[in-house]
Amino acid sequence: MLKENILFKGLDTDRIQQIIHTTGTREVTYAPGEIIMHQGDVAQDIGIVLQGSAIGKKYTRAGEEIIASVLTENKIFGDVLSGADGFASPVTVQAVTKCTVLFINYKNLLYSSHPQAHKILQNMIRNISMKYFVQNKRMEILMLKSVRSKITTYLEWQADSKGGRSFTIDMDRQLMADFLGVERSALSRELSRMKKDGLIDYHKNHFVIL
Amino acid sequence: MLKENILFKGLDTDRIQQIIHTTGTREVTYAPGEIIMHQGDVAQDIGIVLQGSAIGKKYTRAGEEIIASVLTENKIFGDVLSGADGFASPVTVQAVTKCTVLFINYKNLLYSSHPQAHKILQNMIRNISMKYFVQNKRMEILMLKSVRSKITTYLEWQADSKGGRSFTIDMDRQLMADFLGVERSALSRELSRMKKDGLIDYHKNHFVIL
DNA sequence: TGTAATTCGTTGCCATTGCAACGGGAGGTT
DNA sequence: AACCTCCCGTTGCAATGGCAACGAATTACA
Repeated sequence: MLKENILFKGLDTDRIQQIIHTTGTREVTYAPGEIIMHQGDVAQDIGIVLQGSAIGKKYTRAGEEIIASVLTENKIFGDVLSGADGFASPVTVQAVTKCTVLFINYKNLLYSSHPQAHKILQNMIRNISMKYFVQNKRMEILMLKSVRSKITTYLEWQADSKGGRSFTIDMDRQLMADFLGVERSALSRELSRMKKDGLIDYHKNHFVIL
Repeated sequence: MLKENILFKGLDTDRIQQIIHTTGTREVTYAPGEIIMHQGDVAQDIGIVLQGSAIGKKYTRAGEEIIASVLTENKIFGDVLSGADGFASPVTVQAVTKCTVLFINYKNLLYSSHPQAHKILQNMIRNISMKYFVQNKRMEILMLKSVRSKITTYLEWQADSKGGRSFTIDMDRQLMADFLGVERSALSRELSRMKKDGLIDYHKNHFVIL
């Protein structure tokens, strides 16, 4: 399973085994609802979800909860945090189902003399960089002022990445509204206006750009 | 000078020389206004500004220009882009003054057998991760709905990172407004309201949280 | 020192959008 | 089938904030 993990891509099973055994990993199982990492923690470990699922959430100053990421099997977390070295975690990671996590110590990985560690660092750079760009795209959208421009930019982005003018997104209205930084009702209102204007067609989370 | 570069921190001059000579770097000088990298380019090189200064800018769908970063001496660019491997550059990099740039090929760096390359990758990870978090903080602010909450969150963040309730920021009003994703006039209006309400005091770009 | 240019604060106007409340429809459960 | 729950669309209201225009203040420059 780890062979498919974004962190170990390009390595064969033996090498992965080797690295896991020599860098001092640990495996922890959490009950549903249990906190895996607290907002504010300064972690040095990269976590890999082996079984179950978890979410990364964050609380604003106003106290409202925001779901920052959904961690399913074989997803990793804490990589950017470990990489930044000394930053406080902006999110709380909480088990949704019963959940087993493999922790790899980043420092040990860094100072291991494995020639394979190089490959892992490369994978880590690629992963963090890609996260950076996704965030960057979202920022570009959040900076826009009107709801319509946000929707347009978002939909064209989705069309580009899914390779067609007819596509299904993997968010419901509420998540989409959160992503665009607008009210759900305002989003619905503007979507129906755009449909009336003949710009788009949609049903639920399937969209067509006309 | 490169010893102080974020990419080479922790390495001594000899090692840096060695790496530069064996990984095939190239040095290019640009005239003021000349384009160093185009939006949409797929680059594999990390650029280091040796002399002069440049800016990274980006154009929205609406055609307005956004300054994404200011590149002074010894700053690097293209690191996230190289790291992501295959992504198109979201920004155009343009020389402001006459400008000399050292390009390092990322692939060569990856496949170099230098033990020092490891250290550079670590530095690169730290740099990209930190950029990620700064972006993350900005996103958190951009998602807020009222101008006042944006200002409050921003100022407390600055107070935290500068270690005091009285501090100077390195942006003028226009840049600050862009950063918060609001109109300059709306920002000024809300700032003066907050002063009247006794929450803050300020003059130009110096702020005090009361 | 005089002039130009840049930056910032202020204000009026009003479109946009947040907010709240409601209703309908789809899907799941007993 | 009846009921419940979740998700989405709709709408009225109020006000936030974008936009534009202007003036004051500070700086730059000659």
